[in-house]
Amino acid sequence: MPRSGAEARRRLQQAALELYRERGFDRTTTAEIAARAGLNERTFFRHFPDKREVLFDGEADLRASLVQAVAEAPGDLQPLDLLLHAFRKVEHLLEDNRPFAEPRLEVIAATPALRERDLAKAASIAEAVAGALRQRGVADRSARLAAQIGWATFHQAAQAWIDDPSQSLDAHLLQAFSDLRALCRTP
Amino acid sequence: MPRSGAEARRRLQQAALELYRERGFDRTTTAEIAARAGLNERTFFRHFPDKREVLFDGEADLRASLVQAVAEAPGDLQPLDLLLHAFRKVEHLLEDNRPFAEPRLEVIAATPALRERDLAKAASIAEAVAGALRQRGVADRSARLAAQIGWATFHQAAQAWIDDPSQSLDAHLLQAFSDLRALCRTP
DNA sequence: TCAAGTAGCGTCAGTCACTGACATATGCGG
DNA sequence: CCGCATATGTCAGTGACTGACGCTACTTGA
Repeated sequence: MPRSGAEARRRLQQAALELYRERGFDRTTTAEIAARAGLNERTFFRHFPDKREVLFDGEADLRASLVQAVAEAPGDLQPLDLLLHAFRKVEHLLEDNRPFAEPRLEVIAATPALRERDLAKAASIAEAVAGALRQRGVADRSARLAAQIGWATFHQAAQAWIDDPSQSLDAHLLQAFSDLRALCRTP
Repeated sequence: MPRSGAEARRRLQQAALELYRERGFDRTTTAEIAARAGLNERTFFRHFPDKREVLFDGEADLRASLVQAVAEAPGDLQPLDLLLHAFRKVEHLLEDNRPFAEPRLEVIAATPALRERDLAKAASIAEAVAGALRQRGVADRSARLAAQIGWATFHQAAQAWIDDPSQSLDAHLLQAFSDLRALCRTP
């Protein structure tokens, strides 16, 4: 068996995704994942802190890119426009990854335990974005609220993009932010 | 030991909250919770499906009350005003229960595993609220977006209420929705 | 009042996620 | 070829959670 480390990590992720799809998350043991990857159960837990985390690896990249995009955005934007600008800068991370991410999203949607983790990751990203907003002088509560609202809108756009691939993610994103503005408008 | 069932359930919740605060969630075993409640570990799992759920009992009530409040709100309100109206109708569920709600929210905020469950409950409630909005004729995407945004705002108000009890939850709620309006305003 | 049914509980054995301690193997620079 | 760091294997253990079975208190109906 290769001794690379990063290679083993990739094999574990692949084996886990396969088994979660074949038998379901609950009927898959960590020992089985490790076995399919040609490794030991103990090694699985050296690469991933728990059975769920094996499917959540790109999250750190997305968060870092978003934080950077917020930090580097033009200075004259107000929070929600700033967030829209930042989301448009990172949407390629999703669009480039679509064929690989689709089975993963299916498994997550079908497994409560994985959906919980997914929500936690989303909250973590929103928190990081709020921090980036604060760095730009946005007041604490406004920053938290804007980050959560912005992420919810982004998430809505991503979901619409999965359901309807005929339009680009960018188009869905603009549509979602337009919906958001319309919601907040007081007639 | 009393044989009531509902009484045992309450003792388990109380014991769990106390122990999670004293030792932390991770250093508390389900056997300890049961022992403090004068019960057996097996009985704990007859009342609650897992170690986290013992702190999430009122969620079903809150969800049902929110859905009802949305359904019964005046007919001429915009989605966000409608949600604010509904939240004000159910905030007494938190204010009346503050001695239990406050330490509970503190423990949840301090424990990643409980935060995950909290986020899952929030998503479930938001989904139900979105359904109630749809029943009132709000378009599907707007309903989902409004429910998530509204809940995020409500949650922010509840957090502020915990951090600063000098003002009522209602005041914090109005403040949070005012912040939301300000965020969406385009100058 | 008592027999029978039922709901809540206890006990036991077992699976599986996860962890610490220690041993072993692999690939590196010297 | 030799130490050394890193990746992995082995073992024993804890604790969450489950199924099966038996016990006990409370209720119900004759």
